[in-house]
Amino acid sequence: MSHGDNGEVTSSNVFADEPDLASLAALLADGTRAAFCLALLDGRSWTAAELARLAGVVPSTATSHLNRLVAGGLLAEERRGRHRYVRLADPNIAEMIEALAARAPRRPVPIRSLTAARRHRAVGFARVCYDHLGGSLAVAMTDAMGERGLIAWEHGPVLTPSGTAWMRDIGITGDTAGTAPRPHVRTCLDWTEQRLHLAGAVAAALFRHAREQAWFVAGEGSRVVRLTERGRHALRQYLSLPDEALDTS
Amino acid sequence: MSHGDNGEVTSSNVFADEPDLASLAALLADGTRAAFCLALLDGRSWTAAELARLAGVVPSTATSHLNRLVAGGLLAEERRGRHRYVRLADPNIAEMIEALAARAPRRPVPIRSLTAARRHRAVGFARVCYDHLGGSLAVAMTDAMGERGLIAWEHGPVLTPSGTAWMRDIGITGDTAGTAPRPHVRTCLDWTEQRLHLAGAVAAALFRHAREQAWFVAGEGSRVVRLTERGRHALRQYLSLPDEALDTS
DNA sequence: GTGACACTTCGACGCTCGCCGAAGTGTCGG
DNA sequence: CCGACACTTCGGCGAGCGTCGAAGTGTCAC
Repeated sequence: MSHGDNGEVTSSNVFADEPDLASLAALLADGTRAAFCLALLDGRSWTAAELARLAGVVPSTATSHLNRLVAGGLLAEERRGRHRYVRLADPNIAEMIEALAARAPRRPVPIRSLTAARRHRAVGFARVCYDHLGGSLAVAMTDAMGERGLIAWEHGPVLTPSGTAWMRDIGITGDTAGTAPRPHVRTCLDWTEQRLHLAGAVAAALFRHAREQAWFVAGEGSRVVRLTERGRHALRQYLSLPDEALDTS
Repeated sequence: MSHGDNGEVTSSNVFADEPDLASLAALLADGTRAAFCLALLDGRSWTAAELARLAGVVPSTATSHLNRLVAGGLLAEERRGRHRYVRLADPNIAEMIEALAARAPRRPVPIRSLTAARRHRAVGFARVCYDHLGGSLAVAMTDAMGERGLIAWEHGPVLTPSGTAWMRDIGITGDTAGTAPRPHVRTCLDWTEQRLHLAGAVAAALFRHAREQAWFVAGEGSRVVRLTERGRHALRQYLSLPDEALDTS
Protein backbone atom coordinates (compact mmCIF):
# COMPACT_ATOMS: atom_id res chain seq x y z
CA MET A 1 0.00 0.00 0.00
CA SER A 2 2.97 2.28 0.34
CA HIS A 3 4.08 2.37 -3.27
CA GLY A 4 0.88 3.93 -4.54
CA ASP A 5 -1.04 2.94 -7.61
CA ASN A 6 0.68 5.03 -10.23
CA GLY A 7 3.57 6.13 -8.13
CA GLU A 8 1.77 9.39 -7.52
CA VAL A 9 -1.50 10.26 -5.87
CA THR A 10 -3.93 12.25 -7.92
CA SER A 11 -5.46 15.49 -6.72
CA SER A 12 -8.75 13.69 -6.12
CA ASN A 13 -7.60 12.10 -2.89
CA VAL A 14 -9.24 15.03 -1.12
CA PHE A 15 -12.90 14.57 -0.39
CA ALA A 16 -15.78 16.85 0.42
CA ASP A 17 -18.34 15.03 2.49
CA GLU A 18 -21.75 15.98 1.24
CA PRO A 19 -24.87 14.80 3.05
CA ASP A 20 -26.53 11.94 1.22
CA LEU A 21 -30.04 13.23 1.71
CA ALA A 22 -31.59 10.85 -0.81
CA SER A 23 -30.45 7.63 0.84
CA LEU A 24 -31.78 8.73 4.21
CA ALA A 25 -35.10 9.86 2.77
CA ALA A 26 -35.38 6.61 0.83
CA LEU A 27 -35.55 4.73 4.12
CA LEU A 28 -38.76 6.54 4.97
CA ALA A 29 -40.12 6.68 1.43
CA ASP A 30 -41.85 3.32 1.60
CA GLY A 31 -45.27 2.92 3.12
CA THR A 32 -44.37 -0.14 5.13
CA ARG A 33 -41.18 1.30 6.58
CA ALA A 34 -42.95 4.58 7.34
CA ALA A 35 -45.66 2.68 9.19
CA PHE A 36 -42.95 0.92 11.21
CA CYS A 37 -41.31 4.20 12.19
CA LEU A 38 -44.61 5.87 13.04
CA ALA A 39 -45.53 2.95 15.27
CA LEU A 40 -42.13 3.01 16.95
CA LEU A 41 -42.73 6.64 17.88
CA ASP A 42 -44.49 5.21 20.91
CA GLY A 43 -41.00 4.68 22.32
CA ARG A 44 -41.46 0.98 22.94
CA SER A 45 -39.59 -1.96 21.52
CA TRP A 46 -41.57 -3.99 19.01
CA THR A 47 -40.96 -7.46 17.68
CA ALA A 48 -40.67 -8.03 13.96
CA ALA A 49 -43.93 -9.98 13.89
CA GLU A 50 -45.85 -7.22 15.64
CA LEU A 51 -44.68 -4.68 13.12
CA ALA A 52 -45.42 -7.02 10.23
CA ARG A 53 -48.97 -7.55 11.40
CA LEU A 54 -49.47 -3.83 11.89
CA ALA A 55 -48.34 -3.00 8.38
CA GLY A 56 -50.06 -5.97 6.78
CA VAL A 57 -47.01 -7.71 5.32
CA VAL A 58 -45.62 -11.20 5.74
CA PRO A 59 -42.67 -11.74 8.10
CA SER A 60 -40.10 -12.12 5.35
CA THR A 61 -40.98 -8.71 3.97
CA ALA A 62 -40.71 -7.19 7.43
CA THR A 63 -37.28 -8.73 7.85
CA SER A 64 -35.87 -7.05 4.77
CA HIS A 65 -37.31 -3.69 5.80
CA LEU A 66 -35.94 -3.98 9.31
CA ASN A 67 -32.53 -4.88 7.92
CA ARG A 68 -32.49 -1.70 5.90
CA LEU A 69 -33.69 0.50 8.75
CA VAL A 70 -31.13 -0.93 11.17
CA ALA A 71 -28.32 -0.65 8.62
CA GLY A 72 -29.33 2.96 8.00
CA GLY A 73 -29.03 3.76 11.70
CA LEU A 74 -32.68 4.60 12.23
CA LEU A 75 -33.44 1.56 14.34
CA ALA A 76 -31.60 -0.23 17.12
CA GLU A 77 -32.16 -3.93 17.53
CA GLU A 78 -31.80 -6.42 20.31
CA ARG A 79 -32.01 -10.15 19.76
CA ARG A 80 -33.39 -12.17 22.57
CA GLY A 81 -34.10 -15.82 22.05
CA ARG A 82 -36.13 -16.23 18.93
CA HIS A 83 -37.35 -12.65 19.04
CA ARG A 84 -35.96 -9.58 17.34
CA TYR A 85 -36.81 -6.43 19.22
CA VAL A 86 -36.39 -3.11 17.45
CA ARG A 87 -36.77 0.47 18.62
CA LEU A 88 -35.87 3.92 17.33
CA ALA A 89 -32.12 4.30 17.65
CA ASP A 90 -32.20 7.44 19.79
CA PRO A 91 -34.30 10.53 20.62
CA ASN A 92 -32.55 12.39 17.84
CA ILE A 93 -34.04 10.05 15.26
CA ALA A 94 -37.47 10.36 16.85
CA GLU A 95 -37.19 14.11 16.60
CA MET A 96 -36.28 13.88 12.92
CA ILE A 97 -39.24 11.63 12.15
CA GLU A 98 -41.54 13.97 14.05
CA ALA A 99 -40.19 16.90 12.05
CA LEU A 100 -41.15 15.13 8.85
CA ALA A 101 -44.48 13.81 10.10
CA ALA A 102 -45.63 17.23 11.24
CA ARG A 103 -45.16 18.57 7.71
CA ALA A 104 -46.42 15.54 5.81
CA PRO A 105 -49.77 15.65 4.05
CA ARG A 106 -52.64 13.97 5.87
CA ARG A 107 -54.06 10.78 4.54
CA PRO A 108 -57.68 10.22 5.52
CA VAL A 109 -58.15 6.80 7.02
CA PRO A 110 -61.70 5.54 7.38
CA ILE A 111 -62.77 4.53 10.86
CA ARG A 112 -64.72 1.33 10.60
CA SER A 113 -65.62 0.23 14.07
CA LEU A 114 -66.85 1.78 17.27
CA THR A 115 -63.74 0.72 19.14
CA ALA A 116 -61.63 2.37 16.44
CA ALA A 117 -63.64 5.55 16.90
CA ARG A 118 -63.07 5.41 20.65
CA ARG A 119 -59.37 4.83 20.09
CA HIS A 120 -59.23 7.75 17.68
CA ARG A 121 -60.69 10.04 20.33
CA ALA A 122 -58.25 8.67 22.88
CA VAL A 123 -55.28 9.25 20.56
CA GLY A 124 -56.30 12.86 20.11
CA PHE A 125 -56.56 13.31 23.85
CA ALA A 126 -53.37 11.79 25.26
CA ARG A 127 -50.72 9.73 23.53
CA VAL A 128 -47.05 8.90 23.74
CA CYS A 129 -44.88 11.08 21.53
CA TYR A 130 -41.73 8.94 21.78
CA ASP A 131 -40.66 10.01 25.26
CA HIS A 132 -43.12 12.75 26.13
CA LEU A 133 -46.85 13.42 26.06
CA GLY A 134 -48.83 14.46 22.98
CA GLY A 135 -52.47 15.25 22.24
CA SER A 136 -54.90 17.91 23.38
CA LEU A 137 -54.04 17.30 27.00
CA ALA A 138 -50.37 17.99 26.28
CA VAL A 139 -51.28 21.22 24.52
CA ALA A 140 -53.46 22.25 27.48
CA MET A 141 -50.66 21.45 29.90
CA THR A 142 -48.19 23.47 27.85
CA ASP A 143 -50.60 26.42 27.76
CA ALA A 144 -51.18 26.17 31.50
CA MET A 145 -47.47 26.03 32.22
CA GLY A 146 -47.07 29.19 30.19
CA GLU A 147 -49.91 30.97 31.97
CA ARG A 148 -48.50 30.07 35.38
CA GLY A 149 -45.04 31.32 34.44
CA LEU A 150 -43.39 27.91 34.60
CA ILE A 151 -42.18 28.25 31.05
CA ALA A 152 -41.58 31.52 29.28
CA TRP A 153 -41.66 32.27 25.57
CA GLU A 154 -39.40 35.28 25.36
CA HIS A 155 -37.27 33.80 22.62
CA GLY A 156 -38.13 30.18 22.27
CA PRO A 157 -39.37 28.13 25.20
CA VAL A 158 -37.50 28.34 28.50
CA LEU A 159 -38.03 26.78 31.89
CA THR A 160 -38.22 29.70 34.31
CA PRO A 161 -36.79 29.61 37.85
CA SER A 162 -40.28 29.06 39.20
CA GLY A 163 -40.65 26.30 36.65
CA THR A 164 -37.51 24.65 37.99
CA ALA A 165 -38.90 24.96 41.53
CA TRP A 166 -42.23 23.54 40.32
CA MET A 167 -40.54 20.45 38.93
CA ARG A 168 -38.66 19.98 42.18
CA ASP A 169 -41.90 20.34 44.17
CA ILE A 170 -43.54 17.63 42.11
CA GLY A 171 -40.62 15.41 42.95
CA ILE A 172 -38.76 15.16 39.69
CA THR A 173 -35.22 14.21 40.51
CA GLY A 174 -33.78 16.77 38.18
CA ASP A 175 -31.35 14.91 35.99
CA THR A 176 -32.85 16.93 33.17
CA ALA A 177 -29.38 18.36 32.75
CA GLY A 178 -28.87 15.16 30.81
CA THR A 179 -25.75 14.01 29.09
CA ALA A 180 -26.42 14.29 25.38
CA PRO A 181 -26.30 17.67 23.67
CA ARG A 182 -30.07 17.80 23.68
CA PRO A 183 -32.26 20.86 24.18
CA HIS A 184 -33.90 20.80 27.56
CA VAL A 185 -37.02 22.52 26.40
CA ARG A 186 -38.24 22.05 22.89
CA THR A 187 -41.59 22.24 21.27
CA CYS A 188 -43.15 19.62 19.09
CA LEU A 189 -45.90 20.31 16.58
CA ASP A 190 -48.86 18.24 17.69
CA TRP A 191 -50.28 16.14 14.83
CA THR A 192 -53.87 16.25 15.87
CA GLU A 193 -54.00 19.71 17.38
CA GLN A 194 -51.66 21.51 14.99
CA ARG A 195 -50.42 23.46 17.96
CA LEU A 196 -47.19 23.24 19.91
CA HIS A 197 -46.72 21.05 22.92
CA LEU A 198 -43.72 20.71 25.17
CA ALA A 199 -40.90 18.36 24.20
CA GLY A 200 -37.21 17.89 24.99
CA ALA A 201 -35.52 16.59 28.11
CA VAL A 202 -37.76 18.48 30.54
CA ALA A 203 -40.93 17.12 28.95
CA ALA A 204 -39.44 13.63 28.92
CA ALA A 205 -38.59 13.80 32.63
CA LEU A 206 -42.05 15.11 33.41
CA PHE A 207 -43.71 12.33 31.45
CA ARG A 208 -41.52 9.66 32.98
CA HIS A 209 -42.45 10.89 36.43
CA ALA A 210 -46.12 11.03 35.51
CA ARG A 211 -46.10 7.39 34.45
CA GLU A 212 -44.16 6.29 37.52
CA GLN A 213 -46.72 8.05 39.68
CA ALA A 214 -49.52 6.36 37.73
CA TRP A 215 -50.97 9.58 36.44
CA PHE A 216 -51.16 7.71 33.17
CA VAL A 217 -51.58 4.04 32.35
CA ALA A 218 -51.35 2.29 29.02
CA GLY A 219 -54.56 2.42 27.02
CA GLU A 220 -55.89 0.48 24.05
CA GLY A 221 -53.60 0.95 21.08
CA SER A 222 -49.87 1.20 21.35
CA ARG A 223 -49.58 4.97 21.64
CA VAL A 224 -52.64 5.67 23.75
CA VAL A 225 -52.27 6.51 27.43
CA ARG A 226 -55.22 6.89 29.74
CA LEU A 227 -55.37 9.63 32.36
CA THR A 228 -56.14 8.10 35.75
CA GLU A 229 -58.19 9.64 38.53
CA ARG A 230 -54.93 10.17 40.34
CA GLY A 231 -53.57 11.97 37.28
CA ARG A 232 -56.63 14.19 37.07
CA HIS A 233 -56.14 15.12 40.68
CA ALA A 234 -52.46 15.91 40.13
CA LEU A 235 -53.08 18.05 37.06
CA ARG A 236 -55.79 19.98 38.88
CA GLN A 237 -53.47 20.48 41.83
CA TYR A 238 -50.25 21.35 40.01
CA LEU A 239 -51.58 23.14 36.93
CA SER A 240 -55.17 24.10 37.86
CA LEU A 241 -56.33 22.49 34.66
CA PRO A 242 -60.09 22.97 34.15
CA ASP A 243 -62.27 19.88 33.98
CA GLU A 244 -62.99 20.24 30.28
CA ALA A 245 -59.28 19.84 29.53
CA LEU A 246 -59.16 16.67 31.59
CA ASP A 247 -61.73 14.68 29.69
CA THR A 248 -61.73 12.99 26.33
CA SER A 249 -65.00 14.45 25.06
CA MET B 1 -76.06 14.23 -2.17
CA SER B 2 -78.69 14.36 0.51
CA HIS B 3 -80.29 10.95 0.06
CA GLY B 4 -77.16 9.02 0.85
CA ASP B 5 -75.82 5.99 -0.96
CA ASN B 6 -77.68 3.25 0.79
CA GLY B 7 -80.21 5.40 2.52
CA GLU B 8 -77.92 5.37 5.54
CA VAL B 9 -74.39 6.52 6.08
CA THR B 10 -71.95 3.89 7.18
CA SER B 11 -69.78 4.31 10.24
CA SER B 12 -66.75 4.87 8.01
CA ASN B 13 -67.66 8.42 7.13
CA VAL B 14 -65.47 9.48 10.04
CA PHE B 15 -61.81 9.85 9.20
CA ALA B 16 -58.64 9.90 11.16
CA ASP B 17 -56.01 11.95 9.38
CA GLU B 18 -52.73 10.15 9.61
CA PRO B 19 -49.55 11.78 8.35
CA ASP B 20 -48.47 10.34 5.02
CA LEU B 21 -44.81 10.20 5.89
CA ALA B 22 -43.87 8.01 2.93
CA SER B 23 -45.13 10.34 0.22
CA LEU B 24 -43.27 13.28 1.71
CA ALA B 25 -40.05 11.31 2.12
CA ALA B 26 -40.38 9.98 -1.42
CA LEU B 27 -40.00 13.52 -2.71
CA LEU B 28 -36.53 13.67 -1.20
CA ALA B 29 -35.62 10.05 -1.86
CA ASP B 30 -34.27 10.64 -5.33
CA GLY B 31 -30.73 11.85 -5.93
CA THR B 32 -31.72 14.48 -8.45
CA ARG B 33 -34.51 15.96 -6.38
CA ALA B 34 -32.31 15.90 -3.28
CA ALA B 35 -29.61 17.78 -5.18
CA PHE B 36 -32.21 20.37 -6.19
CA CYS B 37 -33.33 20.89 -2.60
CA LEU B 38 -29.81 21.05 -1.26
CA ALA B 39 -28.92 23.68 -3.85
CA LEU B 40 -32.05 25.67 -3.04
CA LEU B 41 -30.93 25.83 0.58
CA ASP B 42 -28.96 28.85 -0.53
CA GLY B 43 -32.28 30.71 -0.32
CA ARG B 44 -32.16 31.98 -3.90
CA SER B 45 -34.53 31.32 -6.76
CA TRP B 46 -33.11 29.05 -9.46
CA THR B 47 -34.31 28.45 -12.98
CA ALA B 48 -35.14 24.97 -14.15
CA ALA B 49 -32.15 24.91 -16.49
CA GLU B 50 -29.70 25.91 -13.76
CA LEU B 51 -30.90 23.08 -11.55
CA ALA B 52 -30.81 20.64 -14.45
CA ARG B 53 -27.21 21.50 -15.23
CA LEU B 54 -26.24 21.25 -11.57
CA ALA B 55 -27.71 17.77 -11.23
CA GLY B 56 -26.56 16.59 -14.65
CA VAL B 57 -29.93 15.81 -16.16
CA VAL B 58 -31.66 17.03 -19.32
CA PRO B 59 -34.33 19.75 -19.05
CA SER B 60 -37.26 17.39 -19.57
CA THR B 61 -36.19 15.33 -16.60
CA ALA B 62 -35.83 18.43 -14.47
CA THR B 63 -39.35 19.51 -15.42
CA SER B 64 -40.93 16.34 -14.13
CA HIS B 65 -38.98 16.55 -10.86
CA LEU B 66 -39.93 20.17 -10.36
CA ASN B 67 -43.56 19.35 -11.02
CA ARG B 68 -43.51 16.79 -8.26
CA LEU B 69 -41.71 19.03 -5.78
CA VAL B 70 -44.09 21.93 -6.41
CA ALA B 71 -47.15 19.68 -6.20
CA GLY B 72 -45.82 18.30 -2.93
CA GLY B 73 -45.57 21.79 -1.45
CA LEU B 74 -41.81 21.77 -1.04
CA LEU B 75 -41.10 24.33 -3.73
CA ALA B 76 -42.78 27.57 -4.76
CA GLU B 77 -42.58 28.58 -8.37
CA GLU B 78 -42.88 31.81 -10.27
CA ARG B 79 -43.20 31.95 -14.03
CA ARG B 80 -41.72 34.94 -15.70
CA GLY B 81 -41.53 35.02 -19.46
CA ARG B 82 -39.96 31.87 -20.68
CA HIS B 83 -38.31 31.15 -17.32
CA ARG B 84 -39.53 29.07 -14.43
CA TYR B 85 -38.08 30.22 -11.15
CA VAL B 86 -38.33 27.92 -8.15
CA ARG B 87 -37.38 28.36 -4.52
CA LEU B 88 -38.07 26.54 -1.26
CA ALA B 89 -41.68 27.17 -0.31
CA ASP B 90 -40.95 28.68 3.11
CA PRO B 91 -38.43 28.67 5.98
CA ASN B 92 -40.32 25.81 7.56
CA ILE B 93 -39.45 23.57 4.62
CA ALA B 94 -35.83 24.67 4.73
CA GLU B 95 -35.73 23.76 8.40
CA MET B 96 -37.12 20.32 7.66
CA ILE B 97 -34.55 19.67 4.93
CA GLU B 98 -31.77 20.83 7.23
CA ALA B 99 -33.05 18.48 9.93
CA LEU B 100 -32.72 15.59 7.52
CA ALA B 101 -29.44 16.67 5.99
CA ALA B 102 -27.76 17.01 9.38
CA ARG B 103 -28.55 13.37 10.15
CA ALA B 104 -27.88 11.95 6.71
CA PRO B 105 -24.80 9.84 6.06
CA ARG B 106 -21.92 11.60 4.36
CA ARG B 107 -21.09 10.73 0.80
CA PRO B 108 -17.43 11.38 -0.07
CA VAL B 109 -17.16 13.44 -3.23
CA PRO B 110 -13.76 13.61 -4.89
CA ILE B 111 -12.32 17.07 -5.40
CA ARG B 112 -10.78 17.21 -8.84
CA SER B 113 -9.59 20.73 -9.43
CA LEU B 114 -7.79 23.40 -7.50
CA THR B 115 -10.73 25.77 -7.80
CA ALA B 116 -12.97 23.06 -6.41
CA ALA B 117 -10.61 22.68 -3.49
CA ARG B 118 -10.67 26.42 -2.87
CA ARG B 119 -14.46 26.41 -3.05
CA HIS B 120 -14.60 23.53 -0.61
CA ARG B 121 -12.54 25.50 1.90
CA ALA B 122 -14.76 28.55 1.34
CA VAL B 123 -17.92 26.50 1.90
CA GLY B 124 -16.58 25.24 5.19
CA PHE B 125 -15.77 28.77 6.28
CA ALA B 126 -18.88 30.81 5.47
CA ARG B 127 -21.97 29.82 3.51
CA VAL B 128 -25.64 30.59 3.23
CA CYS B 129 -27.84 28.27 5.27
CA TYR B 130 -31.15 29.28 3.62
CA ASP B 131 -31.62 32.59 5.44
CA HIS B 132 -28.77 32.63 7.91
CA LEU B 133 -25.04 32.00 8.07
CA GLY B 134 -23.39 28.59 8.27
CA GLY B 135 -19.82 27.30 8.42
CA SER B 136 -16.98 27.60 10.90
CA LEU B 137 -17.39 31.35 11.05
CA ALA B 138 -21.03 30.95 12.09
CA VAL B 139 -19.99 28.50 14.80
CA ALA B 140 -17.33 30.94 16.04
CA MET B 141 -19.84 33.76 16.08
CA THR B 142 -22.33 31.66 18.01
CA ASP B 143 -19.65 30.73 20.55
CA ALA B 144 -18.59 34.36 20.89
CA MET B 145 -22.16 35.49 21.39
CA GLY B 146 -22.47 32.96 24.17
CA GLU B 147 -19.25 34.05 25.84
CA ARG B 148 -20.26 37.68 25.74
CA GLY B 149 -23.66 36.92 27.25
CA LEU B 150 -25.64 37.92 24.19
CA ILE B 151 -27.27 34.55 24.05
CA ALA B 152 -27.75 32.28 27.01
CA TRP B 153 -28.09 28.51 27.07
CA GLU B 154 -30.01 27.96 30.27
CA HIS B 155 -32.63 25.81 28.65
CA GLY B 156 -32.27 26.08 24.94
CA PRO B 157 -30.86 29.19 23.30
CA VAL B 158 -32.22 32.59 24.35
CA LEU B 159 -31.41 36.10 23.32
CA THR B 160 -30.57 37.89 26.58
CA PRO B 161 -31.50 41.50 27.33
CA SER B 162 -27.94 42.53 26.53
CA GLY B 163 -28.24 40.54 23.34
CA THR B 164 -31.32 42.52 22.41
CA ALA B 165 -29.45 45.74 23.15
CA TRP B 166 -26.48 44.48 21.11
CA MET B 167 -28.68 43.90 18.08
CA ARG B 168 -30.13 47.39 18.45
CA ASP B 169 -26.64 48.88 18.71
CA ILE B 170 -25.62 47.22 15.48
CA GLY B 171 -28.62 48.80 13.88
CA ILE B 172 -30.92 45.88 13.31
CA THR B 173 -34.41 47.26 12.98
CA GLY B 174 -35.88 44.64 15.28
CA ASP B 175 -38.75 43.13 13.43
CA THR B 176 -37.46 39.83 14.70
CA ALA B 177 -40.80 39.57 16.47
CA GLY B 178 -41.91 38.34 13.08
CA THR B 179 -45.35 37.26 12.08
CA ALA B 180 -45.14 33.52 11.57
CA PRO B 181 -45.08 31.19 14.58
CA ARG B 182 -41.36 30.74 14.18
CA PRO B 183 -38.82 30.40 16.99
CA HIS B 184 -36.76 33.52 17.32
CA VAL B 185 -33.66 31.70 18.35
CA ARG B 186 -32.98 28.24 17.10
CA THR B 187 -29.89 26.24 16.54
CA CYS B 188 -28.93 24.46 13.38
CA LEU B 189 -26.50 21.57 13.24
CA ASP B 190 -23.66 22.71 11.01
CA TRP B 191 -22.88 20.17 8.27
CA THR B 192 -19.20 20.74 8.09
CA GLU B 193 -18.45 21.53 11.71
CA GLN B 194 -20.91 19.12 13.36
CA ARG B 195 -21.51 21.79 15.95
CA LEU B 196 -24.44 24.11 16.53
CA HIS B 197 -24.74 27.51 14.98
CA LEU B 198 -27.43 30.10 15.45
CA ALA B 199 -30.61 29.94 13.36
CA GLY B 200 -34.18 31.21 13.53
CA ALA B 201 -35.57 34.68 13.04
CA VAL B 202 -32.82 36.41 15.02
CA ALA B 203 -30.05 34.79 13.00
CA ALA B 204 -31.91 35.60 9.78
CA ALA B 205 -32.23 39.27 10.72
CA LEU B 206 -28.56 39.38 11.68
CA PHE B 207 -27.50 37.82 8.41
CA ARG B 208 -29.75 40.07 6.35
CA HIS B 209 -28.22 43.08 8.07
CA ALA B 210 -24.72 41.74 7.52
CA ARG B 211 -25.29 41.42 3.78
CA GLU B 212 -26.91 44.85 3.53
CA GLN B 213 -23.90 46.32 5.29
CA ALA B 214 -21.60 44.45 2.91
CA TRP B 215 -19.97 42.39 5.62
CA PHE B 216 -20.44 39.53 3.19
CA VAL B 217 -20.55 39.41 -0.58
CA ALA B 218 -21.45 36.53 -2.86
CA GLY B 219 -18.53 34.19 -3.51
CA GLU B 220 -17.84 31.53 -6.11
CA GLY B 221 -20.43 28.81 -5.91
CA SER B 222 -24.05 29.44 -5.09
CA ARG B 223 -23.87 29.04 -1.34
CA VAL B 224 -20.50 30.60 -0.67
CA VAL B 225 -20.28 34.06 0.84
CA ARG B 226 -17.00 35.89 1.23
CA LEU B 227 -16.20 37.90 4.36
CA THR B 228 -15.16 41.42 3.36
CA GLU B 229 -12.59 43.58 5.10
CA ARG B 230 -15.49 45.63 6.35
CA GLY B 231 -17.05 42.46 7.74
CA ARG B 232 -13.82 41.47 9.45
CA HIS B 233 -13.69 44.86 11.08
CA ALA B 234 -17.31 44.59 12.24
CA LEU B 235 -16.88 41.11 13.71
CA ARG B 236 -13.74 42.21 15.57
CA GLN B 237 -15.58 45.25 16.87
CA TYR B 238 -18.90 43.68 17.83
CA LEU B 239 -17.81 40.18 18.84
CA SER B 240 -14.04 40.50 19.48
CA LEU B 241 -13.52 37.54 17.17
CA PRO B 242 -9.84 36.53 17.05
CA ASP B 243 -8.05 36.72 13.71
CA GLU B 244 -7.79 32.95 13.32
CA ALA B 245 -11.58 32.73 13.27
CA LEU B 246 -11.77 35.36 10.56
CA ASP B 247 -9.74 33.59 7.93
CA THR B 248 -10.42 30.66 5.69
CA SER B 249 -7.35 28.55 6.45
C1' DG C 1 -37.04 -35.60 20.90
C1' DT C 2 -40.78 -33.29 18.77
C1' DG C 3 -43.60 -29.85 17.39
C1' DA C 4 -44.67 -24.96 17.48
C1' DC C 5 -42.89 -20.66 16.71
C1' DA C 6 -40.05 -16.38 15.28
C1' DC C 7 -37.33 -15.10 12.12
C1' DT C 8 -34.27 -15.47 7.81
C1' DT C 9 -32.76 -16.52 3.04
C1' DC C 10 -33.63 -16.97 -1.65
C1' DG C 11 -35.84 -16.75 -6.10
C1' DA C 12 -39.35 -14.97 -9.00
C1' DC C 13 -42.80 -11.75 -10.29
C1' DG C 14 -44.60 -7.25 -11.31
C1' DC C 15 -44.79 -2.53 -10.77
C1' DT C 16 -42.98 1.94 -10.22
C1' DC C 17 -40.02 5.40 -11.42
C1' DG C 18 -36.10 7.97 -13.32
C1' DC C 19 -34.01 8.65 -17.55
C1' DC C 20 -33.54 10.16 -22.28
C1' DG C 21 -34.76 11.78 -27.04
C1' DA C 22 -37.93 13.81 -30.21
C1' DA C 23 -41.39 16.80 -31.06
C1' DG C 24 -44.25 20.70 -29.51
C1' DT C 25 -45.56 25.31 -27.13
C1' DG C 26 -44.72 29.74 -25.68
C1' DT C 27 -41.45 33.88 -25.27
C1' DC C 28 -37.94 37.01 -26.44
C1' DG C 29 -34.71 39.67 -29.54
C1' DG C 30 -33.61 41.44 -33.82
C1' DC D 1 -41.42 37.34 -39.24
C1' DC D 2 -37.77 34.31 -37.90
C1' DG D 3 -34.47 32.07 -35.27
C1' DA D 4 -32.85 31.21 -30.66
C1' DC D 5 -34.14 29.82 -26.34
C1' DA D 6 -36.61 27.89 -22.00
C1' DC D 7 -39.47 24.81 -20.91
C1' DT D 8 -43.06 20.97 -21.60
C1' DT D 9 -45.27 16.64 -23.24
C1' DC D 10 -45.05 12.06 -24.60
C1' DG D 11 -43.31 7.43 -25.57
C1' DG D 12 -40.26 3.88 -24.54
C1' DC D 13 -36.53 1.78 -22.17
C1' DG D 14 -34.19 -0.26 -18.23
C1' DA D 15 -33.15 -0.65 -13.42
C1' DG D 16 -34.47 -0.88 -8.82
C1' DC D 17 -37.46 -2.29 -5.39
C1' DG D 18 -41.37 -4.18 -2.72
C1' DT D 19 -43.99 -8.20 -2.58
C1' DC D 20 -44.83 -13.01 -1.70
C1' DG D 21 -44.12 -18.07 -1.08
C1' DA D 22 -41.23 -21.90 -0.08
C1' DA D 23 -37.64 -23.71 2.27
C1' DG D 24 -34.23 -23.26 6.04
C1' DT D 25 -32.21 -21.99 10.84
C1' DG D 26 -32.38 -21.30 15.52
C1' DT D 27 -35.17 -21.23 20.05
C1' DC D 28 -38.54 -22.54 23.32
C1' DA D 29 -42.13 -25.60 25.65
C1' DC D 30 -43.67 -29.94 26.67
